[in-house]
Amino acid sequence: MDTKQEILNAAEVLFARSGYHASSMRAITENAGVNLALVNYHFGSKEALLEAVIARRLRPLNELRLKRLKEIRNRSGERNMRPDPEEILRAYIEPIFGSREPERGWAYFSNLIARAFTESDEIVQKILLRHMKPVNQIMLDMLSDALPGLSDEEIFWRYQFLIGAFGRAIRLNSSPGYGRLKRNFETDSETLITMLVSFSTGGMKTTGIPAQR
Amino acid sequence: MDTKQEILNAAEVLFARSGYHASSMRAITENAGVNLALVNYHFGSKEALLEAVIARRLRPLNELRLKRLKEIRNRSGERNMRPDPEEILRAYIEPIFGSREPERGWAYFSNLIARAFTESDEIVQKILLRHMKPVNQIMLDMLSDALPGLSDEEIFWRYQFLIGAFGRAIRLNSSPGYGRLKRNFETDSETLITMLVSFSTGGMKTTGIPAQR
DNA sequence: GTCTATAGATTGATAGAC
DNA sequence: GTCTATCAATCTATAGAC
Repeated sequence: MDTKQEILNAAEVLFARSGYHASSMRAITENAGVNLALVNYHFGSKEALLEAVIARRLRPLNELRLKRLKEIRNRSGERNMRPDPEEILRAYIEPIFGSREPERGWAYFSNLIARAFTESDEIVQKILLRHMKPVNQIMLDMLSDALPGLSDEEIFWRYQFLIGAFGRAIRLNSSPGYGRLKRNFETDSETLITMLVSFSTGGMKTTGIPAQR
Repeated sequence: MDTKQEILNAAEVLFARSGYHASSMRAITENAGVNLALVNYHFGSKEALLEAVIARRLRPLNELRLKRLKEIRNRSGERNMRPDPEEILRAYIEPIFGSREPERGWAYFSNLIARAFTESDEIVQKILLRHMKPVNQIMLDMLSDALPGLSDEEIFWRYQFLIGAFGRAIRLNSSPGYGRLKRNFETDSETLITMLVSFSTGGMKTTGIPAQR
């Protein structure tokens, strides 16, 4: 009972820090303080363990994000207005940075999530993308609604740009390995989210698409 | 003589597609059509091979980027004006998307570069960062010059956001593995660069930093 | 320079005792 | 549920013949 959680915790840390392939089951079980064979007993395989690590946190997280996005959509619908891009972006990204009560594992997990979009490892990419897709789709649709006058192609690419910015922000914020890059800025999550939303909103609202298309 | 290049080409493709750890020397040499032992004969080790793959293309690429950045700085200096953020961003990113004469390997290599900033694999990160640092530093300084009134902390984070957007754009543009995400947009590199620069400029120039700092 | 053969280490997974 | 012991596969790297 406790063993499963210990394995999940240790795997979360190592996957986030060193990646899926570089984290051996021996390293995971050693850090968890349990026997090597117990991973296969409890989860079946290393890949299934990764799936469990992701699902454990991503399920409740995505429920919250979906709830907030739908609230925005309903509210703007009632008033017959377009949704505010900044609100959409905040609802999408804020929950990822962690809950109000900062849990020990969140920093590691948010780092792991940031891989969802950048990681080229096929296994990690496949599993993470499967869990992220519903939220991403709704957010993309809402952005399209919030920013009239942009072609689907432009909406799509601007969405990708901000996903890239989001991912990088999460990584830098949560990964100790990136410490060298962070200089001495001790930016707290609140401020970082605000800057990120501000930057992204500025990019999304840009009208200066040159005419060369 | 030819063997070294064949190994470099094959390694470039596999590293970009599947990552460093997931690409075994057996797979690399098989794709290159050469004997397994020749990697160590010509390069010394797998890590040295990665270094060679990166250095081969990044050296001339960074020379070009530095040249363009310094031109912008000199030009604005002569006229006693601040450099244009959009020009800076374009000089930084455009060369990465490939030369005028599209070489076969560029698509793969640009994908590999995109890992420089997102990859958590320590080996890849270390080597790529070492090659990127000089250009990044100059670009960061120039952005700081071009955008007065922003604190160092804000400049730093906006810079990080656009690095994330850049990386994602490169990955999506060059990686066949991301094909599922790209829908049916056949966006050419010229258009993509324009959209990316436009988005990033909009984000960098944003003034709407709330007062809660 | 290129090859075969193999060393030596590490990997994910499992059989079987307790 | 947890353990030891081990299998079979894979990995990087190297020794030595040609």
